[in-house]
Amino acid sequence: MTGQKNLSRRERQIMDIIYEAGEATAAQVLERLPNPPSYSAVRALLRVLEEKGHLTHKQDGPRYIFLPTIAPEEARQNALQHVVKTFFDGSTEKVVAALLDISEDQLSDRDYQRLQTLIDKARSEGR
Amino acid sequence: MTGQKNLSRRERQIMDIIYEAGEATAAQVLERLPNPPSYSAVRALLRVLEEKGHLTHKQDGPRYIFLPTIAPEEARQNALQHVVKTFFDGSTEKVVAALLDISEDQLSDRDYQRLQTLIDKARSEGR
DNA sequence: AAAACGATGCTATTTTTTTAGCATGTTAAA
DNA sequence: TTTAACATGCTAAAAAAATAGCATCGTTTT
Repeated sequence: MTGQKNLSRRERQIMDIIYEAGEATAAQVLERLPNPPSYSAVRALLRVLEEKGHLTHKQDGPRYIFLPTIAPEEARQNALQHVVKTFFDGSTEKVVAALLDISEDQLSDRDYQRLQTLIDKARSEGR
Repeated sequence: MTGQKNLSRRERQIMDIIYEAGEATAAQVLERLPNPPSYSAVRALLRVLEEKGHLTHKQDGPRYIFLPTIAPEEARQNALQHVVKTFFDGSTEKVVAALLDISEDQLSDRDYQRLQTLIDKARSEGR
């Protein structure tokens, strides 16, 4: 119950940046933050996030590279599940419909075939 | 640029509750909040959210019923898009794969057919 | 009609978050 | 080797968020 939704505004912004990038230094986080504060402020937040157990770091020469403590797949599942529950009434089908809307004009025949394959595969695997 | 991600921790929790329920009174929000504060506190937050333009209310006899100012479809798209970008590298395909994982054992043949239909329809509509 | 109930409006206070600054250490260049 | 650049650790202050309390107003029930 480390609670990933008990994050403050800035903490959430930073976690999002690091999730998207996979990993990042304080400087990289700073340059991606909206209404960026000082470098010091960013470092303070990174330290707090590490104390709370959401981030860890590895040393890269003189600097720290921060990365999430939980595996990417887990973070994805959590985030997706939350959206499905909150906005889509728990319905997988509704989400797929919305996804197809989002991707308007961006999906090629090849993409459709891949989706097809995904579904067939899941089906044959008994899911 | 009313900024839906510039919400504080509690504000976000409340918006999630109202998005999921569609609409809610102060009392209903309170009973769904984790670590619930006082009734007063909830009302204060609802007022702030309304001032910021995220919520509106309608009168229901003696009480207020709060609801989001933006349309459900818009809220859905925003939330989904954010997750796709942050956690799935912008890839629709990856999201579908994750969705199929989430729904393990929950999808019937009938569900698969419906997904199939959705995709076929989108495809034929030129998307 | 009066009283009890339940709701809102507003304000003040406490707590958390956010921020910046300074001291210090380390790497790399001059 | 000396210096400059850049990093961290820590602390303190400012700003924002969260909470509770009180006064008030309208409904509904007795």
